[in-house]
Amino acid sequence: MTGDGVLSDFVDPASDRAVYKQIADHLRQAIAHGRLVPGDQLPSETQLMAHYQVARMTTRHALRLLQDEGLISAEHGRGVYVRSRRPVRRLASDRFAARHRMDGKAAFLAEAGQIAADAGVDMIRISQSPPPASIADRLNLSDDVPVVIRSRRYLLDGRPVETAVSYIPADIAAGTRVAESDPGPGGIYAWIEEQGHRLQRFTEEVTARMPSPAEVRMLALAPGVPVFQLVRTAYSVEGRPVEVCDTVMAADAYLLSYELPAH
Amino acid sequence: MTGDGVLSDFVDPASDRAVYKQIADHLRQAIAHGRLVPGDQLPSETQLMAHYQVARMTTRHALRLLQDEGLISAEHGRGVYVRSRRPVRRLASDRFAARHRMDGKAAFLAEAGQIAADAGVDMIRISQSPPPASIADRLNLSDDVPVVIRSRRYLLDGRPVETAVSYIPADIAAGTRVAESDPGPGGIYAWIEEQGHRLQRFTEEVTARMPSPAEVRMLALAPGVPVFQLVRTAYSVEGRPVEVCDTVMAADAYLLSYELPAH
DNA sequence: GAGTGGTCTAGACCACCAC
DNA sequence: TGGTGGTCTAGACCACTCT
Repeated sequence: MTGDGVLSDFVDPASDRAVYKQIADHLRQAIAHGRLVPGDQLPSETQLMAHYQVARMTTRHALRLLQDEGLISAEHGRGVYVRSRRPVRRLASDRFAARHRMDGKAAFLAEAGQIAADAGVDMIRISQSPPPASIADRLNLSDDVPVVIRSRRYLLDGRPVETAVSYIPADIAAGTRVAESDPGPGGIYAWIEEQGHRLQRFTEEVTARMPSPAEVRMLALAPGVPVFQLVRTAYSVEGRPVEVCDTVMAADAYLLSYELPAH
Repeated sequence: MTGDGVLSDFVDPASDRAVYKQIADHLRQAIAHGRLVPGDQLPSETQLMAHYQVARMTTRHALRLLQDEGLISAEHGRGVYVRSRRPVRRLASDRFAARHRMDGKAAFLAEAGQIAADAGVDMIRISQSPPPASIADRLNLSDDVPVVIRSRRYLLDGRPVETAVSYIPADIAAGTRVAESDPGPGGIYAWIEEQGHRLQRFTEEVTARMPSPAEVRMLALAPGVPVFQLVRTAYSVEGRPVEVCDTVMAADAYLLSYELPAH
């Protein structure tokens, strides 16, 4: 339904609060109170203009505000809709535990199989060149030493949700499978261990920010959706960093879950 | 400096790409390439109008785009400036390790002391009422059982960076100090342990999203800055959840760091 | 074709800041 | 006082979607 009793109030043009903010407040409350639920269509700009007796730019300004908050999404030619908070993909901190490498699946596919029918990888690209300085730091390498770079994109139910770029020192990648699209059962980590490098631990550094235009394209992000940037470093039992993985994830698709000891 | 050689290019009104997006692209590149560095003032709207021969709303639209990406911030009456990516506060996953509870400081203050001269807490409020359903779930309680609720806000160098709300079952809070502003040396966890509840582990669930208007106020957030929401549950050695802490953090001020075993 | 959102113009007045 | 960004108007034309 498109706003029957949704727009009960009117705005006060004399108020200190800008008119477009008042309109946004009304709509935000309608969503918060459940008068508008995910999937519902909001009143059209024309209807909002008529109801609030304002110019079109004022209604657009209000809608833009809600879009930036991630509450609604505008669809050209169709209307403006309340965003559905899609079920998130839960990333548990034990997802790289060795037991998950045993069953022949890479971490993403193993987890994804539990919640989505269709999970996949595309845009796999493999190259060899010196890494960015921040990555070289983490690998304890000088940034003029070439490393193997594997980048790819992960899909869930056909929707892109994550891009990942792995950096692997050349001597560790010296086998063969890294140059292939499919590193084989168990993913990169299983493959690295098969080469005789026992993994001991990972560190993950998590930040959140708004996406660049390129990331918006790659992840098909709606306005108002931030991204997680997660940089994971894998260490061998000798304490040597053997891989750095730089991933960018659509934040509306993920919940990161960590387990911390108290001792 | 306000844009000497910054605006070398012109826009193509016949292009498929909207004019305001082209202007945003130019400015974004100027920032990416270091022609504009954090703190620099962008050309004013008037200058942009003259340079690109467009209406004011078009320049504003372009600037709004960059603001939503978190790249710039507009200051009323002063100008538009490139945002400085402030040094982040690093949250290590061992910040709740027992050794940190021994030295008489709560986790936030203990960590903050290492990177900031001035760290503090304000807006402390303590009440007792039934928790939200999602919290009751995590505490294994029915949501009509009252719990002790401690909410507060953390400041770094005078700037608010985090709000936190702790929910503690009434029988565990049955001591005295929880009702006071200061839970005492070591913070809430030290206090809970002094009551005889040994802590074993924590779980942290991390999501990221755009802030609500209330959160924008509480954290003095600039446009284009997302928030982390981190819900931490503390478990005693008996496996009982003894506290849930729901925190919202300015994402531009934090880097979350976790350590994961590979076994 | 009718209705929707997307872009853009050319003005206006206001609030804030620095000089 | 002059320049800055913030709000708002009243139009215009376009692109997309659905029927």
